[in-house]
Formats: sequence, structure tokens, C-alpha cells
Amino acid sequence: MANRRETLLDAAIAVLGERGIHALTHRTIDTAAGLPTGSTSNHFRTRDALFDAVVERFAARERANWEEIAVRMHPTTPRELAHALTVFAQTATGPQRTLTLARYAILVEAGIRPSLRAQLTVTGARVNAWFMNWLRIAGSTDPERDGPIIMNHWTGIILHQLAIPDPAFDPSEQISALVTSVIRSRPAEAPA
Amino acid sequence: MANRRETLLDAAIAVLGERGIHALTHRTIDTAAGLPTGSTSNHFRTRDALFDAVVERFAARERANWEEIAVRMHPTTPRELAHALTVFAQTATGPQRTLTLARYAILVEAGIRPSLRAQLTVTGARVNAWFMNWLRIAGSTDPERDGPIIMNHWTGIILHQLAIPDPAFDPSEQISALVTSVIRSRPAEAPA
DNA sequence: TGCCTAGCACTACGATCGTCGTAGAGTCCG
DNA sequence: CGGACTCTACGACGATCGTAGTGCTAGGCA
Repeated sequence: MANRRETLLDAAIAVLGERGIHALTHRTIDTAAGLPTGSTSNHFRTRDALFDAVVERFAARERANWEEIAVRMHPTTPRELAHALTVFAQTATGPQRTLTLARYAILVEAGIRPSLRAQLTVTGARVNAWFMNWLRIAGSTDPERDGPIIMNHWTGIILHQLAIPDPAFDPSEQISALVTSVIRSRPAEAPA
Repeated sequence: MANRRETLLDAAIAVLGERGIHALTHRTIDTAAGLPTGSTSNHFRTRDALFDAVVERFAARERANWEEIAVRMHPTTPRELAHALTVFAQTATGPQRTLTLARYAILVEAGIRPSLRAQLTVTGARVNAWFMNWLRIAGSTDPERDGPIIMNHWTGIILHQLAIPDPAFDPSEQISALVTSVIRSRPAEAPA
């Protein structure tokens, strides 16, 4: 716990994912962080300032997380890419469920409070660039077209699994079918 | 305004989409509905009961909305299907932006409060069935595989456009590329 | 050593929230 | 005509929230 400020923000992210935006108050964060009442209020005087900082912290953590993955991952086939994306999806809806819920809560809130969008725009562009790079080395001839398609599908499949969880659901088939279909199709082709 | 209860719930959905979950209180809804203070509290004693009712109302409206579309729409080609989905996406992020934001706020909340999931499960299954039917008549050989893929992508592309709006963004290319790629691909095929 | 600044713990206050109780107005049925 | 029931309006309560203020303490720097 080097920085007390980051301790508070991480506790806030946990509260956000576990109990929702409505429970995100100064005192709740103090309790969750195991710090005396008033700590959050000292660092973030208003609720708006608090939420801005939470989003900034979350975006930074997300960038770091994807960057760590990016340096390790080099899928050379669509199949490998699909497998990696499946593992990511299972992690997001499983062990990191709370963190992922916080992510979607932030996204929805950004739809209402435009001031939150700057951080998300930066992170989104970065993650999108990695996505496109993976698609390129996995064999896509048009990563700029395929990247957003797969990323948006990935976003949707995870949200669906968060909102209406099905323990028996296996995302691998859906993701594999999408990745192979999209990568193999050529943009110039026209349907019969 | 036949039913006062439904008036209140529709006002609640509007508040949810315009100001977020945190602003969804009994008194806020009273004000938004133009009714005297206490009206919401009379119909929904606790906040949980209120939110349950909001979700139920929203799910019912969503079913009715899709059903109305379903009886009119008969896409006979992937291109027609893609065009229709594009129009839906533009409507969801444009004229119906507030309503769509409410939808995603509810989905996120359902990830935290399992009691909300029943209504969403019913509506999701219904919409999914229509999606698969459209895919079938548009030429898909495996609607049960393609339906969830396209619906999840649709969910993701809209959430992204809500959270980080780009006025210049045109979803038609992405949706067309996805729909044609997925429908044309055959499940039995294996990559080289 | 002594000051000065930042971070911290703690308290306080008005506003708002969730919830409950009550009483009047309207409605239906015998 | 009267009684039972439902819907509505309104007020009140304790709890919690957002925010601001005050003083203590520790560590850097002259």
C-alpha cells in the first residue's frame, strides 16, 4: 500500500463492482479500505471529484493489464487468437467478475457524464490498437475492419454473461466461429 | 396516462437513462412524473421493490417494441438484415439514447442483484428467437450459432457508442461486414 | 533546532434519502 | 344507504449522505 490515495481508489473500484454505483459513497469506501472515516473525503472533496479519480484509476489499471498481456501474446493463427479471447472472457466473467462489473458500470456512467470519457477514449484507443495488432499477426488482411468487430462482440458477450450468467455457457464456440469467419472473409467480396 | 403506476415507472426509466441509477429515488421520480411527493413511495414501499418494478416494466416495453418490429421485418438477404440492424443501432444511440442508457444501467445492475435477472432472461430469450428467425430467412444455415454472435456484437457496438460517442461513426460498414461474413461461413469448414 | 507544509483523524451540519403512518377521497358491492 | 376496500396526499422519523472545517502529527528544509 504505497499510496493511500490509490488504496482508496482501488477500494472504490471494488465497491463499485460489488454493490453498484449507488453504494459508492465516501464513507463506504473508507470502510471498504479499512481506513478511518473521512479519509476518502479528505482526498476527494466532492463526489464528482471522487468519481473522476475512480475512472482515471480504472483506466490506468486497464491499460496496464492489457499491456502486460500484449507483450506476451503472439497468436499466429485465428485458432490461437480465438482461444486467447476465450480465456480472457472466462477470466473477466469468472475470477475478475467484480472488476468487470465495475468496468461496465463506468461505461454506463460515461454515457451520462461526458467528463468521464477522456480517460476511456485513451484506453479504448490503446486496447483497440493491440486488438488490431493481434489480428494482423493472426492472419487478418484487414485488421482495422476486423478489430472493432471482434472487440465489440467481446464486449457484448461479456456483458450478457454478467447480466444473465449461465454457468454452463461456453464462449469458445461463439468466439471461434466469429474469429474464423471474419478473418477468412475478404472485404472486396460481394454476396451472390 | 391510464395507469398511475405505469406513469411512475416510465418516469423512473427516464430518470434512469438521463441521470443514472444514483438519481433514482422516490422523490426524484415523483418530480419527473409531475406528481405529488409520496406517489412513488405509495406504490413502491422500498427501493428494492421500486427497482424490481422498473425492470419488469422495462422488460415488458422491450418485448413489445421488438415484437412490433418482428411482425414487420422480413429480411430476405444478408444485406437487408444488415441494413435493418444498422437502423436499429442508429435509433438506439440517437433518438432513443436515454432509453438505451436505461437498458444498459439495468443490465449492469442485474449483474449485482440477481433478483432482477428473471425478467431479463425471458425478454432475452424472446428477442434472441426473433434474431434467429431473421437470420434464417436472411439465408443463414445455422441461425442458432449466428444469432448470438450478431446480437452480442450489436450489444457491444451500441454500448461503445453510448459510452464514447463519435458523431462521425457509421455502424453500417461494421455490421454489414459481420453479417455477411458470419452468414456465408459454413460451420463444418476448417481453416487451412 | 525550529518552522512550515502536507497529510491525516475527527467532528459537525444541513440536505436528502428510505421508510412508515395516517387520514381523506373515491369506488365498488351488498 | 352504508360499509369495506383501494388509491392518494401529506407529514414525520431516523439514518445516511455530501461537504466543510479544525486541529494534530510527521517530515523536509533552512
